[in-house]
Amino acid sequence: MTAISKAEDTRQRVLDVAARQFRDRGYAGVSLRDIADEAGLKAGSLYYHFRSKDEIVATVLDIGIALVHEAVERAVAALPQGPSPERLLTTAIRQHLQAFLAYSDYTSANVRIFGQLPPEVRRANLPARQRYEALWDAIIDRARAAGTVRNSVDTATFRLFLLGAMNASLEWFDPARGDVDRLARRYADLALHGLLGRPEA
Amino acid sequence: MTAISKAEDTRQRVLDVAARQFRDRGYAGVSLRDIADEAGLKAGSLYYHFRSKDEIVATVLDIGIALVHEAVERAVAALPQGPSPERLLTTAIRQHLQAFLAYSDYTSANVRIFGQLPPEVRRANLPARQRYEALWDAIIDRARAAGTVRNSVDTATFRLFLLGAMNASLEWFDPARGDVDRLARRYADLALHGLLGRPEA
DNA sequence: CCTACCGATCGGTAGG
DNA sequence: CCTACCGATCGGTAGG
Repeated sequence: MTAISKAEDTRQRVLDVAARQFRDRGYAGVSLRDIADEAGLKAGSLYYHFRSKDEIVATVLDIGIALVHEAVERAVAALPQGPSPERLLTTAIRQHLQAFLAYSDYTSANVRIFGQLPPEVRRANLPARQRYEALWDAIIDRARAAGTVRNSVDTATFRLFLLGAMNASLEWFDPARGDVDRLARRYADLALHGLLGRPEA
Repeated sequence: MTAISKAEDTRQRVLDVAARQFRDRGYAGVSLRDIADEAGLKAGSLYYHFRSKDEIVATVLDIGIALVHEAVERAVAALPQGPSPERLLTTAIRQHLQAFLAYSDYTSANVRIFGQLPPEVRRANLPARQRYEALWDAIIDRARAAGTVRNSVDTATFRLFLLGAMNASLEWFDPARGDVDRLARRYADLALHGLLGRPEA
């Protein structure tokens, strides 16, 4: 049984509220009074839990990456030895989409506002971003090592293409109405075989 | 010779400055004083050219879509009759990326801040967005009609996948250092044939 | 297109 | 965790 202190509980509630508000109105569009109101405390009291607005947003950004990183890493590690490139990449794509959409307040806050943050705050989130990119590069290179991958496109370009396509789904896909697993199968099919399948020559 | 009035010139300069600032700091992160300072006039004077902050941002959003729409539509119309699906889609992809990256202040302002705008402002930009999506759906369906397209993924899903991947390039691709045409060839190759090429069965 | 200003709101702090 | 407040800044307007 985990003992959850009142302060911990409040802190989590503040972060949940902050993530959703930052996603919806941007970094500068959310005041500490907005967050405090919805989280049920007074604006000045936020400083009992956080040192500044920047610390709140930095925490939201890191959580958004960490949840997805862990989900993808765990699912890939649980695969039987020597998976086909298809199986490996399809698993990673499904896990990324499932986690991304499940924690969409945090993940889409990250995707949406990262580019418009003060440089110091952006810098604080960079290591987590780079570790996640490295995880994907390792997965792609592992698929490549199986030998059936066409070699025309380098790892970084494929990773940027694929993560860009997946992250954009935050802007239109509603997990409450759509089937995440079906979306994952379609996106994996497109990433692996494209619209046409076999190249012309 | 086009006569450009002083007021028109100032208006254009204000929009250029506003687009870049909105892209970098978000909608609420940019004050009218910030824009006026960099455009070389006083904050109150902006109201000689625009009725409100919302009118400025709405104009920036519409320009971002219109420039890309026209470029893609024109290039596709200029194609010889009966182009192959490869040629048709590769042309559209190249034009989208070239225009998107050439006008990146406007286009990335649009991509980045759309989701965090007040609902009225978002609504004003919706028709332009939907017309552009319809243009892409028509292009994809035309490629499909040639008969060599696999039918496993529907038009809307492919369009969302592809536009998501392309638009994300705004966050990392620097046209001053990279080769847009090479990026376009790689993205077209991935969209058409995927990482593996031929499907397994 | 500028000057001078309005009421409202901002992030943050002192003191409890 | 609250009350009460600080100086700074916000979008917008009147009058020129």
